[in-house]
Amino acid sequence: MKMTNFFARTLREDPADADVDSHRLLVRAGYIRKVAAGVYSWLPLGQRVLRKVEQIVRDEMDSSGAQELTLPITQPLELWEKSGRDTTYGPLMFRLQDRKETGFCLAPTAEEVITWTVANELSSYRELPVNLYQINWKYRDELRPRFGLLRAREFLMKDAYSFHTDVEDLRRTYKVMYDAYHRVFDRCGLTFRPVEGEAGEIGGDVNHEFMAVAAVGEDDFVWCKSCTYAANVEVARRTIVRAAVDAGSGQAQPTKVHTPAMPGIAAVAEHLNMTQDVLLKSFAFDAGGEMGLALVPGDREVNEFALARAIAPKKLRVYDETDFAAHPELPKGYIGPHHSSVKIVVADPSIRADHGWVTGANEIDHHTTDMWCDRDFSVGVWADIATIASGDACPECGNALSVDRGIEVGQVFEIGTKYSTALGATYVDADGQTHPMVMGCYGIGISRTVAAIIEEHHDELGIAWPKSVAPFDIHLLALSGKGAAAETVKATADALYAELKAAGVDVLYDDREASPGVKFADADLIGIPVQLTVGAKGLGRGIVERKQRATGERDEIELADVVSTVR
RNA sequence: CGGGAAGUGGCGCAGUGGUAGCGCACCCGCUUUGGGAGCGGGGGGUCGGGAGUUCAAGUCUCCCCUUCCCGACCA
Repeated sequence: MKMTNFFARTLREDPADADVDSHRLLVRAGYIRKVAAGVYSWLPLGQRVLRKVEQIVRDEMDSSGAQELTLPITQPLELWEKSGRDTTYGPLMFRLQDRKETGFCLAPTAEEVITWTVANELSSYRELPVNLYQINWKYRDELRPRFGLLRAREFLMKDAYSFHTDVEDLRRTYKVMYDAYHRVFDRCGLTFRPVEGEAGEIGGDVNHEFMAVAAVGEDDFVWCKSCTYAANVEVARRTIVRAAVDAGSGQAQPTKVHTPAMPGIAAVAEHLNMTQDVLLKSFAFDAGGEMGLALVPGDREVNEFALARAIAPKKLRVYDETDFAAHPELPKGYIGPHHSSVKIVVADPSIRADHGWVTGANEIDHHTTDMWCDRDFSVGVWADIATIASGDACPECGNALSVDRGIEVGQVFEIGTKYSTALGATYVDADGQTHPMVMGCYGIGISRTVAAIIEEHHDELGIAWPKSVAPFDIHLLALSGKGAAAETVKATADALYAELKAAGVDVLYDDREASPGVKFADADLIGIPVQLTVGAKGLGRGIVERKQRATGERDEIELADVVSTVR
């Protein structure tokens, strides 16, 4: 492709509304343009990268036995009413009506449609398992789209759905998909970790999230430096190393101390000259109408996902200002676990420790020291509800855990029978009995992956694509100028371009009448892996210069050997 | 939805009540050509929208819309 004909314009300055590197560079280098918040046009450069990633995914899906199809983006709300997700997804769905006022939505995902489709086509155990996928646009009206392609409202997703007679069979496909995902993200050049994840709105039990390691990621995950344990912080566990000691009567008795205007952990710890981890944080919540307290050490936060699981099926609602106003007997900032109104006490196992705790005294401006678990307050539910910190002990091997940030680029779920039951996807077994199909689902954010790749592969000059996903293989720069050699340089570059194309090499040819500096800067910004420079300087010696974008490494190639060398 | 910031030419910005500007980009000419060239000329803007105040509004007031950042929420 000649740049004089190519629909692409680079920007000399960073766009004002792009903060993260991937967004900034995609716009500056001419890959995408914003049309609305979280909605983008993919210009030809971007389209090429999108197709590359898409093709890697398609390749791995096909070779894993999945079959591609295309499901509608416009979906009848009726199907969503059957699964109950029209209400649970709520305003996250873009909704519309046809002229007869029938309700539709733009697909945020496709469990309902695929399950309905399979229900109508298959009915025997002989026809299972089956694994179907599509690569199609998804729509979610996020409260806050941000970070360019990383959280868009319109995004390209590969979604696969498998149907089985039983969980054992599902597990086999799950593993096949899990392995395929490793290959996909390896081929995309990403540093990633599969971690245990929360099921979210899709439902189901077992699931893994594939996290591309990146500082701008929106998810924290923990991973063990010594073994394979890795999990989203929402579901992460740890081993408590502190030994429990029975308080008995030999330990100091609770003592009320005056802590004026110190509702915070930090201030109290400083006032009493203690470390924050010996203070007890009492976190008030409502569990289906009953007042509850969650207890974690003062240097930790409450993992609300874990707390919600611990009190299930009761519904968790964290206390807000309205609740505290309605319960004046609960002095915010001075709450202790021995409060008479509290019906449910959930504590992290680390609370059963070898020391007494400093807790709120349930009285404004007062705390109590030497509060021993089981002696001075009791716990109803033990659960891992404290957030994990770097250095905590791995639940599998006991060695140190690390907490990092990641971009969730893929997820694999075991769904079970939620949708097959709701939408009538059943099969008849060998004995003539009817059962709901057991389902799995597997997603990859294609457009998000494009952004994640840039987050990992860029420098101060621009993007540095891995070869596998680059929009072109070679960026050919002709530095013809208007000197004595101008005609020769131009003719040589033209000929080289034609030869490379004929040899099947995807070339972006900078044939513009621009100064060398402009061409070099644009080439580095756009980020094609190999730059070939044809100039009077090198041509005088019969060579073409080659630069590897990612490493900056340069070498020279004899003009006659260019095609055979770079092919 | 709470908190903060911002909407002026394609992009980045200046402009506190009185003739809409600058840099880049774009077009023409000449010069230049190995890391974002120089000079000269030129085109392009309902100043986010609507109401209002005023002799006069990009600028002041009110309402609305949009965008970005933090939070809540979420693949």
